[in-house]
Order: sequence, then structure tokens, then C-alpha cells
Amino acid sequence: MGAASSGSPLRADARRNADQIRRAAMDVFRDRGLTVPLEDVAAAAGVSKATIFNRFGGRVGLVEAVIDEVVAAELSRIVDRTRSIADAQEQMAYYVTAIRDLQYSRPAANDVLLQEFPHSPQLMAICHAAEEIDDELVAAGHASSTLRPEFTRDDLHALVVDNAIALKHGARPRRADYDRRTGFILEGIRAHKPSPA
Amino acid sequence: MGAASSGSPLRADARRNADQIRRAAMDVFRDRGLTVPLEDVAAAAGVSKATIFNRFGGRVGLVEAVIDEVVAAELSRIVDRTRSIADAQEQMAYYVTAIRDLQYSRPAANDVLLQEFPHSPQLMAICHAAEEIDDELVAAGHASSTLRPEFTRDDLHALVVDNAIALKHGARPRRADYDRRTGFILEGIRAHKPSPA
DNA sequence: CGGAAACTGACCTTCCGGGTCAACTTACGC
DNA sequence: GCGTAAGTTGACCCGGAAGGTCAGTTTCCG
Repeated sequence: MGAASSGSPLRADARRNADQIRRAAMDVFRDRGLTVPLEDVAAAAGVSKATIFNRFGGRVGLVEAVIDEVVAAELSRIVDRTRSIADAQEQMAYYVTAIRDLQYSRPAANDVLLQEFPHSPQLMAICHAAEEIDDELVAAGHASSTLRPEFTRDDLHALVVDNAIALKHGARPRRADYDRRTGFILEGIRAHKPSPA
Repeated sequence: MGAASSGSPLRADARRNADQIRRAAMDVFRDRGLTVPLEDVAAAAGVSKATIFNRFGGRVGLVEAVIDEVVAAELSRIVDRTRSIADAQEQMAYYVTAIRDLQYSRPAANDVLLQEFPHSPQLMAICHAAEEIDDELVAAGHASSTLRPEFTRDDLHALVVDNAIALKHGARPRRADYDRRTGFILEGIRAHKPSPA
């Protein structure tokens, strides 16, 4: 978008800078989220903040230029893998675990999930895809009676969003603690079959 | 502390203003948290911001002057009631439900739990009391095998803190949704006895 | 009524990050 | 090489939000 395909070809130095900015943005966004000061991205790229505006028009343009590499690809990989699982119980377990893993290791994912850029159709599309699978999972869980019947799509969504907020604004827990808590969540939402008597 | 007991007695108008500020602070803090702009408290009290500084020295002084009425009393009531419950399972259920209820209806509680004022011994004491009961509850739960054995004190603490963050920075869920989710949490952490066969 | 106490509005300060621009530097076609 | 357009950049402005301050005025009360 924007500068990528328009008008005359870039001069060599401009192209080089754009590449460096992209690379820096991937690193910095991945590790510190999509709301990191652009100045930090610029510093990591070895250019000045103004150059980012020259090449990408601003934060949104830059985010859209790298969001795929940063999280979108991984997110859709998770969605695909989830869909490929037959057993509803496993499916839900995989999805929740994988999403929470992504949220832990890729702060940028939380910014996407929290819809920090509501004006970017591209970013919103990613969110929408995630909402869709929530529906499927809950439906599958109910159909197979492996999910508590009162558990709703909104509950699953809230699970993810609340975790995003906690990771974004709170202290990052140790990995082992985080994973253990993922387990408690899964326990809490799964239907306990009345032990096949 | 500070202005309350020091030096000469206040003039009538000063005393009146101090009272109005206290009353306004209770309302505003309760509803909107302890980090609300002091200007809003002043407006609600019908005085100017500077008067709050005159009487209370600043936000911390004011918070300490009203924290008891705002949340501390309710919080310790919860702790007391929890301790008075004999059954470990019920105890945990009551505590988690009551704390989460407090968090939902009293945003100020979240600011206390999140330790927004680490320099106030008074506020920190409240936190500390809350941490103590976490220990007791987890110990009781383990002793009676009503709590998952891998569930730790930190897990309980994280449960409360993460919820505080979610309520502070996120959208407030509908009450029914919130309560339902409280139920999922309780399900997730309780030990499922191997159905008394 | 006089002076001390108290109040207040307007102001300062700091932090933060997005965004802009005139002046400088660099690439590159001729 | 050199002119010039493209590109870069540091320094700047902006807005918002909030804590904190103070000179000038009002209010109390002995």
C-alpha cells in the first residue's frame, strides 16, 4: 500500500532505508508490541523518525507493511491447524494453548487482538478471522458436549482479550506459571462427562 | 496524617471544605478509581483543585483519608467472612466470588490491588492483608484436597490481579457474563474428586 | 474592623509521542 | 564531474493530560 507500488522507482538509498526500517519494525514490533514509539523503530533501523514518515506515511502504514511477518502469518497458521483437528476437545485445547502462547511470545499479537488500529481494514480483517473460529470452536464444543453448555462465543473472546490486556499492562509471568494457568482455564470450560456409568 | 491532626484548628470554612472534599472523593474514587483526575474530585466537591492540595497535600493524602470508607472496610469484611467459613471449598468459592464482585463494583479496589500507590504504607498494608489470606486459602484447599494440587498462591494472586487489569483497562462486561466467568474460574481450579465410586 | 487564614483561577511544568519542515546530503543521468 | 531532484534529518511544533504552585482576592473571627 501507499509508497510500495506508487510512481517512480525509489532511489537506491531510499530502498535500502525502507528495507532496514521494515526489518527493524519486524523485530521491535514483535518484541514490544505495535504501539512502541516510532522513534525506537527508527533508532533500531539506523535512520531518523522522519524517514519512517517519508517511506510509510506513519505508524499505520508501517504496521500494515510488516504485520504479516510479525503475527498475521502465525495467527492464521494457528487457525488452520485448529481447523484440521477432528476431536472437539483437542481442538479447543490446541487453540487456547496456541493463542495464549502467541500472546505470550508476540506482544504484537495482543495489539492486533485489542484492535489498537481500528482504522486499518487489514488489521481488522485479522481480528475478524479470529472471531470466526471462536464461533466454530464453541459450536463444535457444544455439539460434542465437551464444552460447558453455558460457555459462549463471547466467553472465549473475553478469555483471549482479557489475557491480552493482562499481558500488555501487567507483569509478565514466568512461562511455567503462565502455562499452568492455561491448564486451569481449559479445565474450567470443559464439560465433565458424568463419568460414563 | 498530614493536615488532619496538626497545628491550630481549622477555620470553619476550611473544615467545611475538607468535609465536602472527603465526601466527593469517596463517591468519585469509588465509581471511577483512585487515579481519577483531582480536578474532577474538586469539581464534585465544589471547590478548586488547589484547595485539595491545601487540605490534603495531594492525591496520596486524600486517598489515605478516605480509603477506608472507599474499599478497605469492605475488603476486610470479605476477608473476615471468608475466614469464618469452615468448608474449604465454600471458602474459596466465597472469596473468589466476593473479591471479583468487589472488583467489578468498586474500581478503587483494583487500584489498591494493583498497588498504584507503592509509597503509601497504609495502602500497601491492605494489599498485604489480601496476600495473607491467599496463602491460607490455598493451604486449606490443598489440605482438604478440594483445590488442584498444582494451584499455587501466586496463581490465586494472579487471578485477582489479572482481573483488576482487565477491568481497569478493558471494556466492562455485562454483569451476567462476568459472573458466569467467575464460575468457570472456580471450576478450573477445584480438584475433581475421583467421583466417589 | 483588621489581619491572618483560606480560596481560587490562571499559570507553570513535565511527560509523551505524532507529525512537519527548512536546510543539508546523496544518488544518478547526462 | 556536475546539476538537480530525491532523500534524509535534527530541531521543531503540536495536543493532551495531569500534577503542582502562587499572587491576588475573599472570608472568617477575635
